[in-house]
Amino acid sequence: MNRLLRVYLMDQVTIFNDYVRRKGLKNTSQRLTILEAFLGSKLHFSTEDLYFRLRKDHPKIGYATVHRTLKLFAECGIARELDFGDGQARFEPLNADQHHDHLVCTNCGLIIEFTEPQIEKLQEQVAAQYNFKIERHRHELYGLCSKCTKLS
Amino acid sequence: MNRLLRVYLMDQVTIFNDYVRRKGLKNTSQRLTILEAFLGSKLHFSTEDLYFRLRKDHPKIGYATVHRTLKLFAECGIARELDFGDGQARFEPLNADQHHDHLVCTNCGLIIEFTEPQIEKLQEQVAAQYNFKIERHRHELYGLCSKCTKLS
DNA sequence: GAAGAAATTGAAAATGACAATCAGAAAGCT
DNA sequence: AGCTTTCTGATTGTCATTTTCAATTTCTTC
Repeated sequence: MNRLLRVYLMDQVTIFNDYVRRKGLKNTSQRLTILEAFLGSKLHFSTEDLYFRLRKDHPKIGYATVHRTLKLFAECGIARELDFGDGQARFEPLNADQHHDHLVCTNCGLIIEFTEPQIEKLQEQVAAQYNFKIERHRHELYGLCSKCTKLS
Repeated sequence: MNRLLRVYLMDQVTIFNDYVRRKGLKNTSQRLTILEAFLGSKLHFSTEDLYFRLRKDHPKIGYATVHRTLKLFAECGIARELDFGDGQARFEPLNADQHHDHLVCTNCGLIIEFTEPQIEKLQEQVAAQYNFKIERHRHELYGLCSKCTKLS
């Protein structure tokens, strides 16, 4: 693990620990296990994905606990909950300084991340017009990826 | 009803009728009733909303029929299906020439529509970078409306 | 380090939106 | 009108998610 990654991970862990302390919650071995697996995850996984991945090494951890813990991560800001309209909630590790949105291929399920600061800026302008205070947003482009465009 | 509105409604009805004919479906009194109620709707209603509204004058129309018919409207392009993450699908009448996205107040539920051609354009540019072909998109800004900002 | 209060866990059951089923009714072609 | 196909609506099924609750674990306080 390189230094940058270590710092990045420490941040997430610290945020979580602070949140747990502040809310009077408890630090359990399950939460630590799930946190580690979460931080080591590919992006855009569902509760089920993580649950089955954990089952290999930690067969005692229940689905409900994984689910509750992911919700907790979202609450304390280290996870973002995604919904690509396929009836399954997805999550991704989140760090404050880089925001991105998604392109979703409706044929093969490929997910591409994109960043476009100008769009973010225009969003803010739109919100300002209505005296609206943005807390979060969702911006997803659905369609065909380059591979699937060729095939069809 | 003014002339413009009449023309607009006629368009929606015509699109639906053409779709029904093309697909070998049938024109039933229930579908007509639901279509009328749909076109006369405020925006962003759920299946349940429309079902209960219809029940007053048409107590025989079942929930499943309302649900299937709204899906049909979405299929033929006169409705857009929305999902604001509250676990209920919503619908709005749609006409081809004006696209809009939404601001959603997480406190009072207020929904504001907005149009920002520049964002649409930037979206297209992003997609082009990845040789991605956009079929549809979802862009929602969640936060506090001006009223709720003052109260909190 | 033990005791007690409070939170957590995990299996199971509940919930809730949506989708599927199916027998009877209606539509629309000939 | 007769016949085939689709539609309707009450009910049931499905599936992700949420809740329940008794047993367990954590963490503070002595």
